[in-house]
Amino acid sequence: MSQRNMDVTRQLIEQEACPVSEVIDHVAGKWSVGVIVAAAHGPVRFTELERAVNGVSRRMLTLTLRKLERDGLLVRTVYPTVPPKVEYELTDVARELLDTLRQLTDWAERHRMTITQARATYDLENESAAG
Amino acid sequence: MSQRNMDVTRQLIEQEACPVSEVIDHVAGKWSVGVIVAAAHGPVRFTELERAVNGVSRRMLTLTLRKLERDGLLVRTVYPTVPPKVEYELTDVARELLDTLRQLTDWAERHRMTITQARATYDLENESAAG
DNA sequence: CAGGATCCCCTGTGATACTG
DNA sequence: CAGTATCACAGGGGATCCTG
Repeated sequence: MSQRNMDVTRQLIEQEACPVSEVIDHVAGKWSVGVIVAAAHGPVRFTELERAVNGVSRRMLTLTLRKLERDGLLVRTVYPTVPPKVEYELTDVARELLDTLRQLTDWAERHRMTITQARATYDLENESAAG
Repeated sequence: MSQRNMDVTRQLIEQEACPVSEVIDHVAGKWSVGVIVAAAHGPVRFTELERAVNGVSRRMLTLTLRKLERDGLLVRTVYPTVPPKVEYELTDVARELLDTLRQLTDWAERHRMTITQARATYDLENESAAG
């Protein structure tokens, strides 16, 4: 076994440094949720995702996709055509999450206004001390 | 209506700058999930949370609590005793999220190892090109 | 007990420009 | 089309020390 492999093995063991909060941070991160939900209906191309995930920049979409690929949540397939074509598809592990993430977005949409207002109220109370 | 109130109203309208992804980022953030789940069973004190949420620092716990309070997800009650006592309790809006968040943590725990391994594999493949 | 204040590094993020 | 490279800057996050 190579030194590199030993390092990786040790990482796996030591990786209580990958607690649940880390995992959640990845799958439920700002952009990840949108990407996963958008990729739910089947293989999706980069540009489709770019349009589907509201407000994401090219850069962040790329980074998010890489992260999700790394975590084994989606598979990236490159078609060596001209122009290039790349498709992203959820893995089974990711699919298990779909219901949960949809609940999350549903909740967020239901209470968006309430939260925005709560925030404004809070700011008003805590800023009025200084203003 | 005061100028300040008008400003706030305008903020509310303009606040498409508070899309769903922002809300999700708050409630499903790295520490938020742990805090919300830990506060599920009733009013919780600061130190209890500190112990319950694995790996969180004093600073981040404070910031997370403030953020959640600001969003109207939990209520902070200060008892003017010596030593001081502060309790945090979920609001109804937050309680609606509990099931979803629990599904999230369950999923994360179920697949923690799979993800860690996928990561190691990915790193090995993409690093071996350079190493 | 429950933070607040400060220092400081690192990552997240947008903007912009370039490429196979 | 699907990215990569670079810059620049705010915010995340740990460490440490201080307080009502």
